[in-house]
Amino acid sequence: MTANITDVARRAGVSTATVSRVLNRNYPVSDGVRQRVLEAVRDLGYVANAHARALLTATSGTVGVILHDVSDPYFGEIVRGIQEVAIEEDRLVVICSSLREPGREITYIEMLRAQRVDAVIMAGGHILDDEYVMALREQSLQLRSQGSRLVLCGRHPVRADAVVPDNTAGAARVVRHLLARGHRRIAHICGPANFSTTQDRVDGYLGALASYGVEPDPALIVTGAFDREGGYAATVRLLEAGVEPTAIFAANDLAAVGAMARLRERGLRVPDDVSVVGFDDVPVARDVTPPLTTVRVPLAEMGRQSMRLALRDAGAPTEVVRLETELVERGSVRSVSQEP
Amino acid sequence: MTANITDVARRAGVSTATVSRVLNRNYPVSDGVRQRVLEAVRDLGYVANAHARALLTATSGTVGVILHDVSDPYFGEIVRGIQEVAIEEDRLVVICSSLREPGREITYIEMLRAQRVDAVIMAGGHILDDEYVMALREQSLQLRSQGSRLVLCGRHPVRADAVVPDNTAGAARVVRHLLARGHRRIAHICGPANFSTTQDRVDGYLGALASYGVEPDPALIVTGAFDREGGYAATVRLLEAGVEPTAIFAANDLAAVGAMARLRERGLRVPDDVSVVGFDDVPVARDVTPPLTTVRVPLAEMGRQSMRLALRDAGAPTEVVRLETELVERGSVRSVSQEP
DNA sequence: CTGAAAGCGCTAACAA
DNA sequence: TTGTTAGCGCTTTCAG
Repeated sequence: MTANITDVARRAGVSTATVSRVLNRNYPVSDGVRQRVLEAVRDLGYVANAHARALLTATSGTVGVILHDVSDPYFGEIVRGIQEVAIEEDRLVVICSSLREPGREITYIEMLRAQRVDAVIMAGGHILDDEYVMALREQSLQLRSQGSRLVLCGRHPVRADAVVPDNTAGAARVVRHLLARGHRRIAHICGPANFSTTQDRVDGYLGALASYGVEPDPALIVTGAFDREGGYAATVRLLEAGVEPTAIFAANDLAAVGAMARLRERGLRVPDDVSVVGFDDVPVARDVTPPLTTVRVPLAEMGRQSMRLALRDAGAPTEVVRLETELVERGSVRSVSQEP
Repeated sequence: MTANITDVARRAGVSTATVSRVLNRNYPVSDGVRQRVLEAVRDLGYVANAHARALLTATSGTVGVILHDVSDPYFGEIVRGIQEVAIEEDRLVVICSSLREPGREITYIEMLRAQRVDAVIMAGGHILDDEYVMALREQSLQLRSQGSRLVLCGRHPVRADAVVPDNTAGAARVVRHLLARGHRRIAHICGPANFSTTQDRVDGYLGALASYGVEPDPALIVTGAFDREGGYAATVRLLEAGVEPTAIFAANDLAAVGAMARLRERGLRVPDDVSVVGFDDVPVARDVTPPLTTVRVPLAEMGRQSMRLALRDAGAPTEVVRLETELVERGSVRSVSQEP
């Protein structure tokens, strides 16, 4: 059905080796023969079978990416960076959505190992679970022994190449920003429990509070999710609990947007009644009203760097790239006068 | 380096055929032998080489997706739908970002053909260019003869499977919404010239105007792009031209958001001074202030349906799925009284 | 129920 | 400069 190299060889009246040489243009071939081969290729619409080639060369020119959900702008930006490098380096990218199921992540690594991908990039935070981390370590080792590698983008629970933003410092930075403006009752809508990113940002929150000598109030910490719904629902609970925060630090921008939506529904103005800050600086942050003060995480750059790590030689030593975050002040924070 | 089936066979003391049978569990194998094989597999961390398998079976279990840019929520939503079905059907998805370069799209199809993907899904609009369309037709044919297929998601310039929303009707619908509210000077920020989606939506705009007997004013149509910057820049020009529209219909939501940003900068209130409507109903639409009135395009559903078409048997006849769009009224449109 | 062997499509020695 | 040939790792007859 599909033309193969033998068909092309026959049509051009040459051997398959010659066809291969013309196509890979890494060997001298006479002009006349080259023309005939190229013509046969065109006539037959021939495209060399990448699997046969991968079988010989033991490399696929493909990189696998495992993430939670492409429609989340956090991952969308990371993937954009990855694709930029993929184009430059002429690689194919297989994207796998785990939908936050740790089991599926491991299954995907195995599928990607079967594909003999040049590397696997795992983006986003991970579940804080011993069994899961052990499985991950095991897979990382297997990838290495295949001449491939695991690159962690945004987390770093096992020894592997990694690109990590400083979540904790970023969180501390934005919470201190709030504290410096007089806020003391700062609520935190955190991500799902047992998530590394959740933990990192909670740590930053707690650290900032401590540095100002503010006692954390458990009632001010509510578990949400890294999406709009989660932020919304958490804010519903926060408001019902009557804890009256003067500011809310959401685990990420989407949750902050959800929080703002709920605040608005309840007639609370941002930032006049409640200040709100997010994390990540995804595109939506500057288009909500008021524009969201947040922490910029260089997502596309994380993607680019991950891809660069992924594409190094199999022998290259493990490397960890740490990226700075940056406070971006917009309009969702107001100063409050401190009461005694 | 990497363990292969022979290593497993040797370790389990059986033949490679038996290992294959255990792994594919489609043949009777005695329990004792199965145990030994499974154990060897585990010990060696063996994962069958997908390329060797693909070479035999001539199918890869992989679907290719070509789109403009993953970080654009339009594509993010489509891919989400695609991935949902990919998980259900246990397929891998290769995502290729063309960055709107038609040449790269064709190159990608060839790379995907080389991978013997089960199907190629091309998402988003296409360039209105004869040469390009011919190349596409050629590739579609080649895919067919490989037992694969081309699925078009959001466009339909060549005979192939397709999932298409009614862009023209949707555009007409939202512009009539504006007309019904008394607007007569309705600007249109359109997408890049020679883009099918641009054309479709302009057609709808013009059709709606005609149905109300309103003469289109060329000065009210400005070329932008399908992103925030494009909407912003187009609005700068629109405002400088002094054409004073009472409403703006942007080619998509991102452009609408850019338009709103510029309007705000110039002290123009939405919708009090100018009404704004978008297209697509991507997540950001409901989070801007005021929330954007727009046309909902069932993006995730388009992705799902595309994947369903993609996964049918090679013999299945070409099918075109048409999807309805829907006006979603939010807060960015105000009625105006008509002056004589 | 299990093994031997052919061959999928290609590339890379090795010859000529 | 070109052809011949031996596999890459796997599945699948065909025997046993």
